[in-house]
Amino acid sequence: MEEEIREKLDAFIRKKGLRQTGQRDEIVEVIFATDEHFTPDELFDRLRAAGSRASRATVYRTLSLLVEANLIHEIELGDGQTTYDPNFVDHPNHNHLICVDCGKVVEFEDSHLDLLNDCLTRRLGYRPVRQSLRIEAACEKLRKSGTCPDLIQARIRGKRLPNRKK
Amino acid sequence: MEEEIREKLDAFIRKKGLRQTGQRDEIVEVIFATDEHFTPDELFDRLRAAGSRASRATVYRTLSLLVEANLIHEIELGDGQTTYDPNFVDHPNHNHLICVDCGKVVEFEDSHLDLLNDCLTRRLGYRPVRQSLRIEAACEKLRKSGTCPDLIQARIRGKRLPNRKK
DNA sequence: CTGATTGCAAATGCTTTGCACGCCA
DNA sequence: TGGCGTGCAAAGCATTTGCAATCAG
Repeated sequence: MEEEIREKLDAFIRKKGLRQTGQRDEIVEVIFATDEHFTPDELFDRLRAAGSRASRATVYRTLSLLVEANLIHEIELGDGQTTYDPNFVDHPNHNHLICVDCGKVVEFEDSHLDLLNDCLTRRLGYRPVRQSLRIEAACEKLRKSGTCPDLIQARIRGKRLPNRKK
Repeated sequence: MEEEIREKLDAFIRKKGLRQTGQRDEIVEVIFATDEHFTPDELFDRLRAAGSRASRATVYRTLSLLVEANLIHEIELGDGQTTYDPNFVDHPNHNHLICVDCGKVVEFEDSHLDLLNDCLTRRLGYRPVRQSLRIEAACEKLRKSGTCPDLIQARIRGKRLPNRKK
């Protein structure tokens, strides 16, 4: 998919009369190296780890660019930072389930849901642009067994849980 | 519904060993006087207009309280502020369609959608807690007639449009 | 009385911006 | 060369917090 990304980005840059720069290349490279969600801050850390010297300002500016180019989407996880999702190129209609116990985000797709969204939107007098079902749910595994590997991981990483501002 | 609100709030306050204060009364009063969404800032203005002297800090603290008491919900409109929705007491399962043209928020309910959410959540190994379908859509009226009363209103009020930070 | 609550101002944390310099086309 | 892009530090904003004074029960 790297191919498709590069192509779309180049087309966008050309169309807008922008320029290809080292920093932008590095940022795109790092973002699409995995299919993980990320916050600007996490991205910044990954960049440093990868040897890039791009500044925070450039990271923010490039993220806006990529959103505009439709290569990544903003998603709201309710933790006070914007999270970005790089998987919409491959899966344009995916949705998110957020675990209220550990903050894990599960992506899923469902054609019934897409169809229903479409119908509902039209019935209300609108034309579908983007839909996103966001489900908050509790981990069944945790409830039954009293533990869950995702929760343990989250604690190890000191991750901010959903709806926790601090 | 005022009745039900007061009751729930009183129960919550008692259970938590909190206190009933003038500021809290005023805030609850103003919030549930209409069924409109609001940002903390808008609420603050409405309070001032209603003669309340409650401070911003108290407004924020009370909002957290009401969320915890499940009397209002936070919703993300993607404009950089948290928006609060007071309609979940009456309509626990409603969803939001956000007009990308004018930022108008349309609430709707649908039992098929609720059922589908429930199934999807369980299939993924989770227990449903909260669901929210957030649809971004374009106004059909605007497209066909070139104008839309909601858009005009939004411009008059200088409202921040979706995905506009400033 | 005693601890919860408030207001104020200061602090926070994420994100944006002004500006001078550097670099792509 | 002409701007676009970048880094830095400063500014912006929404929100939270420390603290002393105040108030409810």
